[in-house]
Amino acid sequence: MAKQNTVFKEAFNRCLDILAGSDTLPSEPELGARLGVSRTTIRSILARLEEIGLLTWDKRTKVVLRKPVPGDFFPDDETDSLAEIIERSFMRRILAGGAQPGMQINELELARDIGTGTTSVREFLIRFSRFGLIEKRPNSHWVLKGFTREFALELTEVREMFELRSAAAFAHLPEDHPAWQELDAIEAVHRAILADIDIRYGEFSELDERFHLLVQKASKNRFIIDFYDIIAIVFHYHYQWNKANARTRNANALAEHLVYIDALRSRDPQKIEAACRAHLKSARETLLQSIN
Amino acid sequence: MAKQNTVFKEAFNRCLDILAGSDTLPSEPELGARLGVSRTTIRSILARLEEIGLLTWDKRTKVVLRKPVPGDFFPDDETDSLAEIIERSFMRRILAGGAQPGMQINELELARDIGTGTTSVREFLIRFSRFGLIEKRPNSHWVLKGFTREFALELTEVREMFELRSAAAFAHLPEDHPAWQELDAIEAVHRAILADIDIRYGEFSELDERFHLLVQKASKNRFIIDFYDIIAIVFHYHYQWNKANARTRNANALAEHLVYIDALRSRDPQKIEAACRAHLKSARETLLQSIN
DNA sequence: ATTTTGTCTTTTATCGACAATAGACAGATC
DNA sequence: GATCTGTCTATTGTCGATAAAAGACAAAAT
Repeated sequence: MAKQNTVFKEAFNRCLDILAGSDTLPSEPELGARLGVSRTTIRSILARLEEIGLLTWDKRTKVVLRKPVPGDFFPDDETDSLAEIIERSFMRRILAGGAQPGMQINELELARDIGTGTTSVREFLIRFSRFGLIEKRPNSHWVLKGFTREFALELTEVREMFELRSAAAFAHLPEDHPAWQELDAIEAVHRAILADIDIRYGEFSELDERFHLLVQKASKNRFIIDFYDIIAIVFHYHYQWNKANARTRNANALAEHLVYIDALRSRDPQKIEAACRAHLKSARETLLQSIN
Repeated sequence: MAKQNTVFKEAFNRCLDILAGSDTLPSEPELGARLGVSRTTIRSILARLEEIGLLTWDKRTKVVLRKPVPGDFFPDDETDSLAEIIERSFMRRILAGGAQPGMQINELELARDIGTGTTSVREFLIRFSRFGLIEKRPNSHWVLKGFTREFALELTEVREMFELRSAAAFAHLPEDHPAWQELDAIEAVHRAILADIDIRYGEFSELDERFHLLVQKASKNRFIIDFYDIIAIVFHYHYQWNKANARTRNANALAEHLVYIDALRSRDPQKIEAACRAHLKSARETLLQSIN
């Protein structure tokens, strides 16, 4: 098959959620805007909703016939885009499975392993190469440089440079900049998780990304903001496969974030720098510990 | 056709240069190492050399029959890899041709324009996207963000951060590190070009890249070094299509480099920082002038 | 005992094809 | 007059196929 209809399936599932809370559905363009897909996809969704008896659809009238049941949803593993599947498989191989630095990466083998065409794997590797973990030998294979101590140190060196600058810039955002509200919202989630840390510590990973990305955005520099992708992906998989002491680690990081947030609000450069440095230092140590 | 044999043609041309200065050719593996290609390609080259009567080839004996003439070489436009062709076409479109920021980029149209398949264009765009000049809308087109003033400012901001750090690190390289010799060699070329500036000012572009890359390498950080690719490509095309006052600009930059080199050799952090800042400042201004 | 060559297999780079998805436009509906 | 729908076209994402190039291995030559 040429293309998996994962966009359709994923949007369909989200549409079931909308449908669950309403007796009727809005116009095609509005649905499209809400789900972030084109009208073509919306019409496929509506057609299927009608087909499985969830909806009567005639032009503008879209009447919900019954609430969706679990069986109406497409299974989760059919809604992931190919790029996501490839990324996960690949990261599992190189982060979780003990892949040696210097190892050759074979496009064809990877593709067969994942059950996909070579083109998609190739494009993934090209995209992924900017993370500095692999390198191409032209007309030949890719080389795995590995998730090594050096990698982590180089990564965090740049991260610290960038984040210190972004944090300093944050203090100069105008009073009415939406970032301040977002900061309030993020703080609230921090407190909520901390209050219920034994249960909710797993939510930290996502919150961490949200917070740091907000800070980096204050730099208004695309290179600094884009670089955060690398941090995010490394930490994302790092959290996912390295759960030792997760509760304690995350509780500490949450506390550090709160100090950091407080410093940002104070707009005091010294206070910001100190809080930022302190947090980045412990983040680096956490990362390094997971390597050796 | 599935693949152009540009590797063969390009290596063949370089082999003619080797052949011009010798009566015989070395072993296949050695030739391969010298030209940076596999033995398979070497054997194709040898076969063709024999075919056009430049060589008798029987196992180890490879006797040159005559000197190559211009007609023996493959034409230049057949030796560029597809990736190079695509890059040039694309850069001409967006830097030379007045492409508007926000413009959509169409893979199919680009491919037809360049006379190539869509896959290659696609892969190029993915690779190129890390330069921050284009952005992908998933399942839809690419958007040209444009070579704008903001782009130049964001680029130079990071460049300055990185280069100041690299320059500082340079001072700490051990006495016997090869970088010091390379620095001497680079300085010598500077002086040679300056002594003959009216004729040789065009050689500055390449030298500039060589010098700054050497400095960045002192950081020993792959992200810093890789970032220099972006600088290099931007300045490369910038020099190529913006020749106004090139002689004066390059003469100034050469002089600044000499001060900078001298500072590096002194290992005095303050002197280094001052020289580095001064040069980066004027480099930034030069770049900005070419935009508005 | 290396190094070189002959032969064969594997892998990459590139193409064209096709389903999924986006998007354009005119006519219909509020 | 604005928004919505029906219909049609254009573009992207993915695949399998194929020539170019890399590379493995054993036999041959130094």
